[in-house]
Amino acid sequence: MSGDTESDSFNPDKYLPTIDAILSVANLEEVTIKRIRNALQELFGIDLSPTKKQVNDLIMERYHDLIDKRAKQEELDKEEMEKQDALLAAKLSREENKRSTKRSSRKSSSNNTPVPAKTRKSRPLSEKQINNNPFNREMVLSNELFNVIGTYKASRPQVVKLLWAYIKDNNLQNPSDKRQINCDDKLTNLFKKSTVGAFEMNKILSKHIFKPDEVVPTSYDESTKTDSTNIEQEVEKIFNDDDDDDDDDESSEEE
DNA sequence: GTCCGTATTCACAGCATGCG
DNA sequence: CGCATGCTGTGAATACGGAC
Repeated sequence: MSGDTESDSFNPDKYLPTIDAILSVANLEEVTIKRIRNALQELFGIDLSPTKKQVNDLIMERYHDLIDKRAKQEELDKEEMEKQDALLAAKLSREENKRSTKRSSRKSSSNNTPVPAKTRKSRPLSEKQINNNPFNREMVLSNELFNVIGTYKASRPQVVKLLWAYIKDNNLQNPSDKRQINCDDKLTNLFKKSTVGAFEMNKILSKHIFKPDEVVPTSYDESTKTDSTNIEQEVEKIFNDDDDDDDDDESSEEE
């Protein structure tokens, strides 16, 4: 029969889902702690003034959590958009490369005869080649690939290494033929098929790996900076708003 | 005959597994 | 143990044609 107030035992778990629900639908630029607290009082039909501080702390905690989540989500969304841009840019670039390669090969075939492969001998790598080794170059990875190996940037060999690590970790190799990989959801999304051959994997991977130059640069840093500033301002606003409100609140409640 | 320019091809690292 | 398979970009080697 102690339903009127929470003065003796404050139970945060009781209010968490409701606070989260309110915050998730509320306009964070306008919402204040006081409003949320009032909403809780109405919803639960109780007076929270004896545990006001605890309730306020709880609301602030959930608010910060939500802000963090939203910031992270925005970051992910941005990255995804970048990935989509990268994919499109890469696709266009590929098509253009193909066209130019065809053009040059057609042109050359009429002028010069190719060097027979048998005449070549193995050559040691020059210092220049070692320094500019394209195999160690960091490439930009697609979103599907990111979902599997958890990174957006890696050299091609690293990607293969990480992918095999993932396959082994999740025991996705076909026991009867270890060159066959049974795709889970993530790999199915990546390879667009339920099973894939180990060698075929590399072929498909090329569609998910892009040169950094192929990625269209965006004003990512600047916008991120703005976002974090906005978040801080929002928190500050709520605090200030709440302080003012609380003073009023306090006096009005005391009355 | 020699030199230069152009076109073409190869080797390189890295990863995995199976087969000869 | 070495090769096969698949992919990647760059630099070097090679071969040929044309100009002088």
